[in-house]
Amino acid sequence: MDNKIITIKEIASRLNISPSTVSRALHDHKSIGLRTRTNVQKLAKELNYEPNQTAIFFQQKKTFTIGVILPELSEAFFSSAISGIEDCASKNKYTVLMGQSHDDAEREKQLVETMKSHRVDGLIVSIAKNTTTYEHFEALSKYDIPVVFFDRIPNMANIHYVACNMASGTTQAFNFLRKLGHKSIGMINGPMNLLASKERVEGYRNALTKARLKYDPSLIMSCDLSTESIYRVTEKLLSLKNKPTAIIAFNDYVLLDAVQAAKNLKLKINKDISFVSYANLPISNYSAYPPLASVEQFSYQQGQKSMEIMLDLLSKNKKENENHTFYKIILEPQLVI
Amino acid sequence: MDNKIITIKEIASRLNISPSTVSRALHDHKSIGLRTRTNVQKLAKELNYEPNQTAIFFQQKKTFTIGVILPELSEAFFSSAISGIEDCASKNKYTVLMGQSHDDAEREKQLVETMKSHRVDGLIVSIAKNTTTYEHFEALSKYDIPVVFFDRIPNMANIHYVACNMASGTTQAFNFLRKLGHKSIGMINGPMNLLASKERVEGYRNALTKARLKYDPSLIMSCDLSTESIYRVTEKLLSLKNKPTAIIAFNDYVLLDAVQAAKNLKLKINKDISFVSYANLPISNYSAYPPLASVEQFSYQQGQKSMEIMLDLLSKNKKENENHTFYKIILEPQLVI
DNA sequence: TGAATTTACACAACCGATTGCGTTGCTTTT
DNA sequence: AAAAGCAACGCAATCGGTTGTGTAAATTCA
Repeated sequence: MDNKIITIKEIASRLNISPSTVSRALHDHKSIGLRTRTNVQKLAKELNYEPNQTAIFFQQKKTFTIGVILPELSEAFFSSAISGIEDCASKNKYTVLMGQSHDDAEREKQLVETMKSHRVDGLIVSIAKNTTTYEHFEALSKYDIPVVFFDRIPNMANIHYVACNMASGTTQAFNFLRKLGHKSIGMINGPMNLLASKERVEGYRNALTKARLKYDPSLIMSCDLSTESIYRVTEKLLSLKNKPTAIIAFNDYVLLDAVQAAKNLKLKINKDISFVSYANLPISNYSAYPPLASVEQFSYQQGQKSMEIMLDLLSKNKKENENHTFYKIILEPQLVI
Repeated sequence: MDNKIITIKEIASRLNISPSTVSRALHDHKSIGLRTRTNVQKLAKELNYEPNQTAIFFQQKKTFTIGVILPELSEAFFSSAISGIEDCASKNKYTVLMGQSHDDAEREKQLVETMKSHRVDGLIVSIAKNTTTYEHFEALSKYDIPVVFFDRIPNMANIHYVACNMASGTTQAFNFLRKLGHKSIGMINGPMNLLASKERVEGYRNALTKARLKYDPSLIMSCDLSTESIYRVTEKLLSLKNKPTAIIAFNDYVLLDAVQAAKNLKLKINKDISFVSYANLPISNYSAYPPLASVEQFSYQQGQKSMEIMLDLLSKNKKENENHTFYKIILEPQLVI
């Protein structure tokens, strides 16, 4: 058994030439004669030579590895996004090093450290719910590690990011419901410290303005995404004087609980009360009371796009990246009925 | 700005000592005097020194990276499993390099190559549906890269693996239905080239034997997991002479389609026909017609356990691993009602 | 006090590949 | 025929750490 791992030196000594010649021969360097070149390549195949990537990583200061940090892999949105990232990465000979923050800012910080010490070439991040300081990300620029954010965008200047235009998606949802004849439309929103929540309100109000309708603030209620909170908010909405006949739910998880809450109130779904949601779940079509329509957020594409931006950033040299142009990609969501 | 990256040499020259001393001082080596040791450590903190892991990886031939290859990240089962893997890995200072085979054997092979060239310390794999040759895995032993399989286990001797005992789970499901009074119990099984399908049949027959019942082969039907195929099989089952009053579905995805097919036949769910399934989806409880019971497969735990085995393998040296003892961990599934 | 031991550090090789530069020997030019 | 050019390859440094061995000074022992 040729159990020994084959190195360039081994090939060199077998052919009585120098390692540098072997290296160049394997790279088809022009300064190497055809004879020795083919000899080297032939022997390399025979011995099943594989370059030691760790040595190359070290020498070239490049690992062809992209770090990905996101809150929860088991959430469909994120697993789909990382799927897009990985597909795009592997097509370009990059690999993905991944970590979950579990929505914990401290853990996120640690992960950034780990990724940095692993010398990833770049980082793609969807930040934790409670991340409020961003030094750990800023520090990366010192190491020339580009960062691309997606979906969960921090409140920082001069960053690259990919996100979905929730305002526009909400406007679409609102108009859709209006066309169906709904006059009073409620919204179960998420925590207001999320950009996505703010955008939803913005889209809601934009739609109102365009339709020259008055804004009733009591129709928009925030929840913390917990089941109890969703129940409470739903019941509150459905006991308003200006009772909504349709509700826009923050996402599909929220939708499921809201529907349940409505059913508890003896309301008939899609008759007394209709729902529209944002597509986080691939299987919401299977559920008992699917939403009338769903705002598709294209998680896979968001991941893919983030990776494409990353590749572009990596293909440029330092100076080009320092001219302070930043990618801000806004995907247009689509209302799926 | 101290933009320069701090190396051991830098620290050494600033203190007028040799790099080796710095290295040892940072590692609290006893042969270094207390004075210089504290000096070094203090300066290292000040300069914010961080060891270059790629250099260390190279030198130590260890990367603290585990490769994970699985079919589809967006399938809940796998995203949950990798979540378990990652959590366990990060607790032990390992990172996860991941890739999806998309159920393509060729791609899986490539991924193994990539992982190998990245010099992962170990590999955790759930194989693609159509993987039939295993040379790419066998080749890894030459490089002393341990492999642990989970859920989708190849038909190889002498491997480490973690899986769920589907036979036992099926027996549990069967007995549960029998106790409810069901006499004729059908099963929508998966493709028979999967071990998991075979085990389900085994569990089904075991239950029959114990109950001293006769085996009616027409009650077990395989499908290829496509929607059409599921519809076809369901309709066939429900038009049998010995018509089942309960059906065990291969998994929750299959269940959803089977329920739909039954409804199309104007059957009342949970009255004319009942279902039991295997838990792949966290949200099946939300669906319109949840199964009466579900065989929980503990995907997260399977991932976690795989990683634990990996850690154990890595903690041993070569010779210890060569004594040909192999982990075969069978998790007992649990019927959740 | 001289010898033996210990302390505290420096030197240098090494991991495996890449690359600038130098060195042969041969061919071409004028 | 001497100068210049070029083809083909070797030397040695380098990336940033780690580690075996060597060695001076300080300490202990007899």
